[in-house]
Amino acid sequence: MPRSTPGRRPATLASLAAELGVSRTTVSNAYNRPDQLSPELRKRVLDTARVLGYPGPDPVARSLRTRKAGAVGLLLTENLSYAFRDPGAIEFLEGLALACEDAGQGLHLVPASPEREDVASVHRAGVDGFVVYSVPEDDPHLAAVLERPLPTVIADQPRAASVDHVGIDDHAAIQRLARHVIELGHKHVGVLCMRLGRDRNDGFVSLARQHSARYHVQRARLAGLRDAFEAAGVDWNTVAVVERFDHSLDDGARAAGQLLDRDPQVTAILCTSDLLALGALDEASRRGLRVPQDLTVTGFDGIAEALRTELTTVRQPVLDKGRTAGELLLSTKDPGRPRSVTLDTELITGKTSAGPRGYEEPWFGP
Amino acid sequence: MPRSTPGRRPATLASLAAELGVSRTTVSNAYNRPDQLSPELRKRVLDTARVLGYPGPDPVARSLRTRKAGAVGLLLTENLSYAFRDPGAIEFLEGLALACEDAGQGLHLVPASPEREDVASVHRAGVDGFVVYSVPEDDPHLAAVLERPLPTVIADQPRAASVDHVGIDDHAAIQRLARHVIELGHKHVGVLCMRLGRDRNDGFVSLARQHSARYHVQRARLAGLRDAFEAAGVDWNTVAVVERFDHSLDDGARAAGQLLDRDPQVTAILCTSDLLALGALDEASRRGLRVPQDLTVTGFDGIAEALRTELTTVRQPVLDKGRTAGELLLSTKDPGRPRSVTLDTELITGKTSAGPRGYEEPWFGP
DNA sequence: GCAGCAGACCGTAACGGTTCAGAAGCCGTT
DNA sequence: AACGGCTTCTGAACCGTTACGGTCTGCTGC
Repeated sequence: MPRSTPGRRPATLASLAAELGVSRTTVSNAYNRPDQLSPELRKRVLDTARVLGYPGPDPVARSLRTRKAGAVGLLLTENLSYAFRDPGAIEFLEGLALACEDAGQGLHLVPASPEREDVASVHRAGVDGFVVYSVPEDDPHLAAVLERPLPTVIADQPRAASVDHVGIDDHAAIQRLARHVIELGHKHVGVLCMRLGRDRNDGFVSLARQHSARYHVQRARLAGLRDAFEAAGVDWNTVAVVERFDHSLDDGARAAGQLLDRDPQVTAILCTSDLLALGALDEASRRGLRVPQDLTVTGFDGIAEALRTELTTVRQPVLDKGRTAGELLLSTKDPGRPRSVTLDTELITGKTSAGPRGYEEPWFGP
Repeated sequence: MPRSTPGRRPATLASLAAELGVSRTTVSNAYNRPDQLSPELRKRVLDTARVLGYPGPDPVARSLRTRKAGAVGLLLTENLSYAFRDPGAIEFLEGLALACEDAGQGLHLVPASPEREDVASVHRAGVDGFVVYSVPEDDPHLAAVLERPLPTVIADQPRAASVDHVGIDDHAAIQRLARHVIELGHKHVGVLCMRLGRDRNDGFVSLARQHSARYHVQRARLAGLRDAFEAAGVDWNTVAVVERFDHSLDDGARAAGQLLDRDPQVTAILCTSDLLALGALDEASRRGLRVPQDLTVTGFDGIAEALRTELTTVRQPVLDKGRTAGELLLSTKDPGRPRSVTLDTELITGKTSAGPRGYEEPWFGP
């Protein structure tokens, strides 16, 4: 570990050049363009560098000059560590990391806790572009990202004009799921959804709040459910929607409990995420409700745990989404018109959905 | 989104200063030291910046001057996306992310796939320090990190002199677990371990390979097992050790199968990770072996899934490890003697360990 | 004997900021 | 009138590198 000689200023390209009696250009070339100088001189440069403890060109100075940071910024606007709690976020991260890796780019996670609205971290990030994942439309960090003159890709939400976008058709996907539930015969249902705004509201959601939700994805999914059920003759005003700020199994369970307490006759609980649905399953079993005989539960996302549980849900290609976001960003050349990629989803009919009590198909045993 | 006026060069601090007829210093102060200029002038600066589309001081140029990048580098030396597959790695990342967030620092994931030995990504990373997580001792990326004149913290492995370190006492921890298994009466055991070097070797491991393992953690755990069993009169030469390059449930299952095929009489399988142990459980059930009656299985790490399964294992505070690594790094001031933090572990006696067939404690029913 | 050319190396000008030691102006004090 | 102190703003140095457009040397070919 040849750290620079203590007591002396650390070596720079210039000091190394001076020591060698060559120009800075030559030293630079020794590192970056071996073909631009003779092998002998190059070896002499590199050897002397070792002796002097010169660690090679400073990355920051190089970035300034070349206008390339070699890294992609990721904005999540949650406690940064949230990214590592949520299965969907992890998979997205993985996809994005794959894309970055392929391109030899680093992935710079920007600290952006929702509490202290410290936008400085966005300003301070030395990156070549941003990926924004699932932030509310009125997020100040998002605004800060958009102010920077860098290519940006937004995943999921919010849909902003003039910025590249990758996501799914949430409205259509959940509508398909809703129709499946409707066809099973369910008329009296309840809904569990994720946070609709930056303010905490753990409880029932008014129609107004549904409409003014700051998260496009949640808004679209609720609207999809509403459209499907109203088309089936269900008055959406009568459908209880319970919101949870935090996204965890326990919160799903608690939300389901809240719903079942107020509206015990529901025969199906539709959740806008798998995690909430898995929590609802826990709560159901705690109450002695059999799924799907006594209660139908559906999710959204298709996380591994949900597929293992055979939850009825919508699978979306989260990994692809992350990778596509990265590829989109890294392939940005000229600022043409913003691109938008919509990925496919798949309805997964698992074992947590069936007709409501009294509506079962007749049983013709062997 | 006031991007800079097209057709003109993007605004800089200098051009903004010229436009305003003030010095660059003043513009800089407007952003960084509001108390250094009159509120009116500051407002004028900021307003004009908005009009001109000046996005604020360039982060890279600032970093060059201040010699602070505002980010911590993380070296994993796996496909970058590996970090998001392994539960332990995720938890470590979460802890590290928490520490970074508290300090307002970004987290820069360095792409370092083991295949292409492209050390450039390490040289190119504009960061204030590195955290190195679980890489082999002979990794070229590690060497590249150590060559950079930056504070560095190594987590788990390798133990390198002169660099800060955080980890656990793997040797002692697994020894305690081994003694638990020994006390249950097991004499005929097998071992599953993770990769021992950068070369793939999916199969049985020679003693020589055990000794020359390039992963300190695995080497220490194997040594701990060896010492415990030899102390109990078991000849370590007779103990089959199966290695797996990839770290997944399936690989654990396959490794267990390989072990059971060759050595069907083993009464216990000790694994150096929970993931391998969980895989072994799968394989046992596939073979109709009841755990723990027919087979004892133990793990190491204490990941959530293992605790849920009530696996007998060693719990280590992975999240704390990540956080400690970050705190250590970010608190580095002067390069005193290298610090080393050893975290506590806990033996968890789950439901996957019991005495071997014929050695059960006598049963005195109620 | 000289034009032409390739290879090897170099000088200068950015890149976009921050910082520090003052200067200018203004006010109140002695 | 001289002085000190305060606020506000400035000039110049510096951070470490790479891009650009050269120059210089020596050799080939005729």
